[in-house]
Amino acid sequence: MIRDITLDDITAFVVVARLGSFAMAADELLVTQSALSRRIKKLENSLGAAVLDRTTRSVSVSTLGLEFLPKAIRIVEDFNRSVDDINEIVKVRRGIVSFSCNMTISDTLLPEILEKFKDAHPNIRVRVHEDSSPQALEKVLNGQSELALAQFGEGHPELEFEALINDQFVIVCHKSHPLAQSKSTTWAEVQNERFILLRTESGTRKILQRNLGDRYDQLSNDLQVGHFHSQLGLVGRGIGIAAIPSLVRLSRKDLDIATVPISKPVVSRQLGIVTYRGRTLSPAAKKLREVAASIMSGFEK
Amino acid sequence: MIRDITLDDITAFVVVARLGSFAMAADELLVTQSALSRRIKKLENSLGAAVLDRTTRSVSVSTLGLEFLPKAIRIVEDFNRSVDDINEIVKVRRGIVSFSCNMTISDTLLPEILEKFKDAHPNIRVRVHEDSSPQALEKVLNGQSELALAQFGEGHPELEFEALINDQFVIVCHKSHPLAQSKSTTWAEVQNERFILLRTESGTRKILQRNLGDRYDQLSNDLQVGHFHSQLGLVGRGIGIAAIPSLVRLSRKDLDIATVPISKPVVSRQLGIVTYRGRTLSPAAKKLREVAASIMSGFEK
DNA sequence: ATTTATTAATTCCTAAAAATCATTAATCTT
DNA sequence: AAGATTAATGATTTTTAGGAATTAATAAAT
Repeated sequence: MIRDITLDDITAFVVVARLGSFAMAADELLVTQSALSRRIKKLENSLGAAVLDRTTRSVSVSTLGLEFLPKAIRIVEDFNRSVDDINEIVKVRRGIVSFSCNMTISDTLLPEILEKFKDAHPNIRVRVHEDSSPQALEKVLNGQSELALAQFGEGHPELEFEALINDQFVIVCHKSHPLAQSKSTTWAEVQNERFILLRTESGTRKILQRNLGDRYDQLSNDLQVGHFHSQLGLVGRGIGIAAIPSLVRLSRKDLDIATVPISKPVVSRQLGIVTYRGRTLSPAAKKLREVAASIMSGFEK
Repeated sequence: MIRDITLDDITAFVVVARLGSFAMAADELLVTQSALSRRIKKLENSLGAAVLDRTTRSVSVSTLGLEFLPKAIRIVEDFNRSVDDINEIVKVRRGIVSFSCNMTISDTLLPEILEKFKDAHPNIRVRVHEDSSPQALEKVLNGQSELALAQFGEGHPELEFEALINDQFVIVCHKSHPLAQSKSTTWAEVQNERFILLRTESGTRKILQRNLGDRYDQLSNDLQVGHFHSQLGLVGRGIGIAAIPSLVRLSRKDLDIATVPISKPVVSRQLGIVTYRGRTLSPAAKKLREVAASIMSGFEK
């Protein structure tokens, strides 16, 4: 008794049992009656006993068949339901996507990303983790997030990064500040301004440090805050100026702040999408990635 | 996306997911690694997305695969359990058999039949319906009983009858009765004896009536009882004699009763196994039938 | 850095399984 | 008794699955 019973065989039995006819069942199953006849024969052969009693004129379920039928129905239905479920997920009509997002993006582009994604896939549950970029990368590594919208930094060999935003540092100052009139400036020009800096641990600050070298050490260092928000708040009150990635500016449109490009050198950070190398994204995550990519790459200034 | 997913495909996925290796899974599934590789590919093709992430060196379950895996495991396990269950039934190691048995047989041969059957198939549940023969046939017709050990009588076109016992009518009388010494007798010889008869409705009485014709009407008719048991009881007390099928005699071995064959004519009834024509018996019923047949056909006198 | 070993994928080929078409056998209906 | 209907069967074709050998990729060892 080798178990070469297939789902088709069981389905055949279920349908014949329901319709009480090989011909009708064959019709429903889109096979010929002879093929169906053989399928049932094979099934019975494998089981070792008849499940259908048939004359040349009629079909009925045998006692053993009555025992098997509910099990058979359950198998077939469970199978179909499971495959349907997976198909719903594949077609991004059901499912869940879990991803990380760094502060800047969650403050600025995330609403648009979520809105567009939800419009296209209203039944997908979305779980956003608002993390710092290193935390975001960590969550991708340990599987808590399928992807991250973040800064890659030194990255990680297991992770893959698609850069989408080249986020240049700009100077922000109060509109009344002399600099506010300038079309652009340089690090040399602003070196005597009162700078509001982020704390030393901050990844963003490290970028400045690495890119400015000596010039960095000459920036005023008497006002340190923890977040871009605080920086902007202080700048908005004219307490000082700050160097921030230009994307950050979007998070506080309410303030009387001017934005001035700065060069020599141009400093920038890369924002983009981080995924686990070689791990296939869920269909929902794939879609989210597309949406995020289109919005992030479409972002100007 | 035609749904040509087979159980083998799903099983393949489950095993690869568990072992994390195509080669090892192929080993367990007794196929080559290349065959397995194709099965997974086919499954993924049908589902429309990858369930396994693989490099040439390692395998892991994708996010979608994680979603599918528990369903897949359930499908495979449920299938195996169901087929195992049916196989237990086919092998008569589990199951139930429901059958009818007329009074005579339940009084005489049934214990032996049940004992032998239970010895061979201790885990099969047995449900005996003790019916009159016509009731027994009715239960086979309406499916309450898979078979009947009974007298077929006029029978029924939907039913099938295998005659096993040719149960001849004999005269029973008290051991002190003159007839008790005879090796045999005839209906003519006993026609003036005091007969204890069954009630007119009785099927057994009808057999006598049909076979004896005129002679029947001349039998004394002043003592009618409902059951063979009562007949034997009265005969055991010397109150009269009776004509009973010889099998019935076995049910009361305690009484001082002599049995005398009677001829001219020999009257007999056929006892045997009744089944529904064209309906396959359950494996347990098939076995019970065998046991009953061997005991019934082995019955002497 | 180069070699070796390991692993999944692929190619080519063969074997087995399943399907179809046409026909047959049985039996129900008229 | 004839015709219609239904499941089974035989012969053939089509499809699918499987195996052996090879390839491609990459991790481990030297």
